[in-house]
Amino acid sequence: MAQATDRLQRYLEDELGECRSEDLECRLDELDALGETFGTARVETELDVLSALANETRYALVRVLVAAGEELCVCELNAVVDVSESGLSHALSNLVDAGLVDSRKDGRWKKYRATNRAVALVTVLEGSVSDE
Amino acid sequence: MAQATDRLQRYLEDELGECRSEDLECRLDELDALGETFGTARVETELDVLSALANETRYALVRVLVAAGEELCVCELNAVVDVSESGLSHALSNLVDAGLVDSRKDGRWKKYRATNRAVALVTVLEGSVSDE
DNA sequence: GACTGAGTTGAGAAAATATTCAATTATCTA
DNA sequence: TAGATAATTGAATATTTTCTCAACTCAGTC
Repeated sequence: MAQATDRLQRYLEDELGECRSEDLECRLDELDALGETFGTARVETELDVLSALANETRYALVRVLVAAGEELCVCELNAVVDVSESGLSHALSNLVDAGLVDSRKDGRWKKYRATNRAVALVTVLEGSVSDE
Repeated sequence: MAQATDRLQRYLEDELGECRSEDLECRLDELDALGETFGTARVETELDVLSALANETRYALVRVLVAAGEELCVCELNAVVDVSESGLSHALSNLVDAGLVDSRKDGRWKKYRATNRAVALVTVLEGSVSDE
């Protein structure tokens, strides 16, 4: 750790021409401020959302539900992904927790639908990847 | 697999009142079409981007770089995350591969900057999580 | 040209995640 | 209410991912 701030001090010397210990303190504070929001509940949630999406099975489900634009039954989703019934159920539960899909029970069938959050993310991601 | 389409057939019977084998075929085709883009290079890339972001260390780096709005030196980023120098290097390399940061060598220092893709994704993600 | 410091790379251990099997709940129907 | 079907849950295994250590490259300096 001391090593690390030594290096930062040398860097600031290089950049500023000189580096008093208060310059170092100041930069460390600035860097701290940049990472400030990290560790908050909101950022935790953001990471949960990303983790939920970052999986082939779950991303396939989200994309299909977004493309469908309507609710689909578990038995329909089964035809879309290549996991066991149980695996599908785990995946959907994961997506519900992340607020990426909603579920509704209809008799003995259960239906899932993409949330606005899922639509927004898939849309931006597609846009961001297409222009490159 | 045959089990799965049996269930789908029963579901369609429930929904439509009846289900001839051509109705089943038709629904299977529709579902196939919804998942069609999956497996393409673009979707692969989207998954790579998500995987890169879905990690505490890497997401912290991206957020800091986006918040900074300018390039930061590795030795500065070291003060932000809690991994070894080597771990930081691996994380940054991962982010470069995913097109989330750019790097530039400046003498013996190396500087990283968030890409537009990173800015877009962090922005939407923050928006999507804040309104809930 | 050897030395020091900045950063990267590859390999292996450690930690986290995904998937399946078996058991279970809940709903419909006979 | 007994049986059959839709879907979920928990636990165990299998696979991925993350992180660190040690060795290395590259740039500047003595």
